[in-house]
Amino acid sequence: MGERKIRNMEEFASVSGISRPTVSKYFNDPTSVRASTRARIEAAIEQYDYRPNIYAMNQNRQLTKNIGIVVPYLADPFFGEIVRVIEMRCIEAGFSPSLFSSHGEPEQEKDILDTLRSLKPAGVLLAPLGRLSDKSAIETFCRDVPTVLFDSNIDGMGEAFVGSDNYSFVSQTVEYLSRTGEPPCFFEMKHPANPNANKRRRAYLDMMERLQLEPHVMQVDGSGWAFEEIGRKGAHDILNRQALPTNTVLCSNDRLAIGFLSACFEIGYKVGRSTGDDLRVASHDDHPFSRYTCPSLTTAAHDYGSVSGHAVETLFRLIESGGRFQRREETLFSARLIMRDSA
Amino acid sequence: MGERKIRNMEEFASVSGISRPTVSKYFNDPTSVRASTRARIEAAIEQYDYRPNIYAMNQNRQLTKNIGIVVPYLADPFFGEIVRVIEMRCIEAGFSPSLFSSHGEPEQEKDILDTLRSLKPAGVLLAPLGRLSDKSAIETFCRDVPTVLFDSNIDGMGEAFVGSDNYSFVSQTVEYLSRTGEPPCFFEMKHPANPNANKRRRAYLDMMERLQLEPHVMQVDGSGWAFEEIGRKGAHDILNRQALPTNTVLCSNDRLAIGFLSACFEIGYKVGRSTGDDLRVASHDDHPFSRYTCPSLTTAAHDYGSVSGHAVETLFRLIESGGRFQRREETLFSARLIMRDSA
DNA sequence: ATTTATTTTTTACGCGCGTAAAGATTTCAG
DNA sequence: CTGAAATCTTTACGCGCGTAAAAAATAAAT
Repeated sequence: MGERKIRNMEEFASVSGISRPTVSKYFNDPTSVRASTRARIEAAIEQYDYRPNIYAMNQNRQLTKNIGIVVPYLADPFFGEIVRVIEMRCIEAGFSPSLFSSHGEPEQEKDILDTLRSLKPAGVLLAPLGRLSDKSAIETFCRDVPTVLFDSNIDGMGEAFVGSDNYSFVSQTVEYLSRTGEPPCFFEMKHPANPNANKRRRAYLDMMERLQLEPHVMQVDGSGWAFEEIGRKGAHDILNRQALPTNTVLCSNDRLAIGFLSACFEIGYKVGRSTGDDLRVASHDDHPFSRYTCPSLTTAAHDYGSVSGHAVETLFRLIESGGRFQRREETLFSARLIMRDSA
Repeated sequence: MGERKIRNMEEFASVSGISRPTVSKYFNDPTSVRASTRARIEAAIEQYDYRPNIYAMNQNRQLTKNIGIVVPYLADPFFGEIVRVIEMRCIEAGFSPSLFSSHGEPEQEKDILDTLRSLKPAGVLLAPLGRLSDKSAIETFCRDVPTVLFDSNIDGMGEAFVGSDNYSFVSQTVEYLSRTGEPPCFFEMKHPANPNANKRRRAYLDMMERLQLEPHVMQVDGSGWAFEEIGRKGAHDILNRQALPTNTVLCSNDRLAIGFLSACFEIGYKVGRSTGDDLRVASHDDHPFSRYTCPSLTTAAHDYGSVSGHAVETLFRLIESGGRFQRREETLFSARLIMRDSA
């Protein structure tokens, strides 16, 4: 530890008794050198605490070891959890993840893509804003940088999409709700930013038709990413007008449901599936907070682990394939019904 | 737009009719060149869509334009919101923020500091894990990189700390609760990871002594960052044992309170400040979800905007001062009582 | 118009590392 | 032990830009 600080790879190579090109090769891919050489280098790294200058490394390399991760809204703990898994796997595979959040702003998303382009990443995992995304900006970006979309699909963009099967969410909740009580009406935002919302509405309509039940879609106003407040206000409005066509409400997503339940509590509606309860409420996503609503929220859960795991794995395959797939891949994971107390 | 792609600054300089050193100067600081020159360069940037290679730029620059942001736990929407404000201001000031989350893991935090060091950032905003942080790793890091701590203070580390005044939180809630009903007992984790928790307990004890009231501290088991579940389990335990010394509970933070309220609902305790309610519950932080608990949570709010704004401003000053302050700065912002329905 | 201060151009070198090519060395199968 | 294959060393160049220094051009002040 008492050794003086190594200034560059040249110096490091000389003190470790190995030629610089071999050291360089090692840092590009530790498995590309003989095991004995690798051991010597790693011993020297330990001893001298040397780390190559990442800027000089990336300057000439055609492909960096960076991976970009873009999420639409970090204040949603759902994405916090996804990011955790993704980052972990990137690091395990020897990549450096760079995390960005659009914070719900299309302008931000565009700027992030610009920034990412100049980072020359080996690949990017992009969860787009959805309806508000600048489609052409994303399209251009995907042509330059190997990209896997996740969470929200945008038709044809990127080399692959990995997400959850919205039909699987809705079919399970609708089936369960209509089997155990009154068939559900569907509660959602009028102009959802997220394309999954549209898929869920269609799945609801389809399921209701299959079951030969009459569908009711309740659409509430509101824009932005403050879903809870939109759900709460919308619920107040509907409940005060007594405009609910059934005693069972299926919310498009958990954050709306959280607001809905909060309104029910404020008004004094009892939510649950016991006798004496006024209303059943269920939803989709298994948001981290959904366990702690009052009552706890019956919902359909993303397969978090599989989605993030497969997204990363797909990106690695894409990188190894040189950034292009023969044809765009789409992988959807099924939901799992989470029975709690609200329905 | 039909122009062919510019490959480097040399080419860009020649097509824009300006010498390369001047162009380089411009990219270092646009205000350092004459206004007319700046206009010509910016017109050319627009026309040719040129962006300098960030790796080559940062290689030789003594100081990059990067700013590191480290948060302890991204799945907490509190930090999502803070990050949004911080990133915005960094970008406005011409810096590139790099976001990292320790995800509650001390090992991760250490790795992030290593990564950050090699990013050679102009400065770092660090919200440490707290008790579990590797203090010596952070200390070493702060010697190498100009760092401002925020959210959680660690004595003497970094050049400055910006956060909330825990005493201000607790004094307001305790004062309010004891003025309007039974004095509160204090509900917290036995081994809190976050140093703010300790400060809040001490503030509670101090306030109770001042008011000549008997303090009661209820400590529940549990480790990790799943505060809601720890709060819920702890509440179940305490409520089932009827071990609550008063009808008023002050939780150390909102996430514990969210779990506490969920347990109350499950057991059938009515929480609120109306006649007929069994229990009053209040807390601290004004977590984004605290508005949507049942009942909505009376709490004390961080001055989010001031904390994040002042943290960024302090870092900018630190950078301009060459990375060192005469003496360590500590800035604490007062809390604001948020009256809702739970107490 | 002349002087002075400011800005830009010209020229040139260096940063830390990637990488190519040719020769030397080591490893391992037979 | 021999020879081929794999790996390493030596040498050398280039990447895109920062930046220093001196000369030239421009702007501001007298």
